[in-house]
Amino acid sequence: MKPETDARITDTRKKILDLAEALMLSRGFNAFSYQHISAELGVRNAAIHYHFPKKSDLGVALIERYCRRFERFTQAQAELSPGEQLEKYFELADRYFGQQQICPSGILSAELQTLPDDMRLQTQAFVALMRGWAADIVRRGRDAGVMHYPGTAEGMGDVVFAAMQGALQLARFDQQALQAVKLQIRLLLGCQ
Amino acid sequence: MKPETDARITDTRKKILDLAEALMLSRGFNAFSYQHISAELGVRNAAIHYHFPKKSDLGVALIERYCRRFERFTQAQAELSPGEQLEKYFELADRYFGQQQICPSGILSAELQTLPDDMRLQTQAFVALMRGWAADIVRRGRDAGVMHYPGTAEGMGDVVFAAMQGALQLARFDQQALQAVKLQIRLLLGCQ
DNA sequence: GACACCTTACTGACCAGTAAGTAGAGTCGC
DNA sequence: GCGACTCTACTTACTGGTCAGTAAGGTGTC
Repeated sequence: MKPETDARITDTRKKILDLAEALMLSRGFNAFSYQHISAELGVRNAAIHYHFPKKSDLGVALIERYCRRFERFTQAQAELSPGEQLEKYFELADRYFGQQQICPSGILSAELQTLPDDMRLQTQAFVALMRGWAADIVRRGRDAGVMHYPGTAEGMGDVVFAAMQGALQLARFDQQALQAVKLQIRLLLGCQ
Repeated sequence: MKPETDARITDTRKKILDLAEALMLSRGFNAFSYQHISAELGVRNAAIHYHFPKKSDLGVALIERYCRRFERFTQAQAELSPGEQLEKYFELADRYFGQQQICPSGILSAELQTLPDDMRLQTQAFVALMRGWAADIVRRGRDAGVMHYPGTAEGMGDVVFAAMQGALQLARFDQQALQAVKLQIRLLLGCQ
C-alpha cells in the first residue's frame, strides 16, 4: 500500500524537471528539446516521454513546481520586515543572474504566443503570484512607514516586478545593470 | 546609370523585413520560420534565402534597421522637452502593445543564449542605444528641474527602461499593467 | 503476474540551407 | 535595331538534420 503522501517523485522525474528548468531559464522553452535532457541524463528520449508524454506536460509541471516553490518561499519569509523581504526578492534575482538565467516569468511571457494553452494558463497564475507578492511587500512597507512612494502599492509593485524582470534581461549585456536597478529601487522606495 | 543613392531596396526585401519583424516581436526569433514569411508573401522559401541567405542575416538586418529607425526617432524628438520625450518613449511601448507585441530588446535578450554571434553583437548595440536614451531623458529632466529622483541618471534610466520592457511582457497577461507602470514612472519622476 | 520504468525502433512534420535552372529587363557592341 | 551577354529576382527540387511523439517489447520488483 502506498503511503498517503503520494508525493513520492522518482529520481529520474526530478532530474528531468531540474534539467528542464535550467534549460528553460537559459535557452527558453521552445529552444530546448527532449534530446538535450536525455543526453545529459544518460537515458533515451522515450524515457522522458514516459514521465511527460507531451512537452507541454513537462512545461506545466515546471511552472506548477515554481508556484509551489514560490509559495513556500513567501511563507518562509512571512515574518521578515518588508525591507528584508525586498532583499530576499533581490537575492532570488541574484541567484538567477549567477547562473546566466533570467526569471521564469520573463522567458515565459516573451514566448507566450507560442506556448500551448495549458502552459499559458499556468504561467498566468504564476505571474499573478509574483506580482501579488511585490505589491504586498511595498504595501506593507508603506504601512510600516519604512517605504515611501507616490501612487498605489499595486502600481509600485508592478514597477518593482517589471523592472527586476527587465533588469535580469539587461544584465545579459551588462553585468552591472542588475546591481544598478536594485540600488535604484531601494532609493526610490526610500529604504536604506 | 544608377542614381548615386544605392539605397534602393526591392519591394520583396522590404516586405520580408516587415513580416519578419512582426513575427519576431510576437513569436520570437527562434519561433518563426521562412515558411511563415514565404506563405504570407506568396513566394517560395528560396526567394527569402536569396535576399537573406542565412536566417541570422535576416536577424542582423532586422536589428540594424531598428538601430537606424531608433536613431532617426530620437533625432526627431531632440527638440522636445524631457517630459514630452518620456511620453514619446511611452507611445512607442503603446504601439507595440496594440499589436500584441513586446519590445525588440525584450525578446532578443530573452532568447540571447540561442542567437548566433552576429545577432548577439547587434542586439548589444541596440540595447545600448535604448538604455542611453532613457538615461538621457531623465538626466535632462533633472537638469531642467522637471524630474526629481534619487541616485544617478543612469540608474534611473535603467529602471525606466527595464520597467517598460518588463511591463510590455506583463501586459500580455493584464491589459492594465502597461498603463499602471507608465503612471507609476511618471509619479516616481515627479512629472505630472 | 501486475506494475513501474525503462528500451529499441520508428513515423511524419518541419526546419535551414543549397544547387541548378529560368524569365525578364537592361546593357553593350556593331 | 538586333543578337549576345549579364544581372536580378526568383523558381523547382532536393538534402540532411532535428523535432515531438508513438508502439511494442524487455526487465526487475513487489
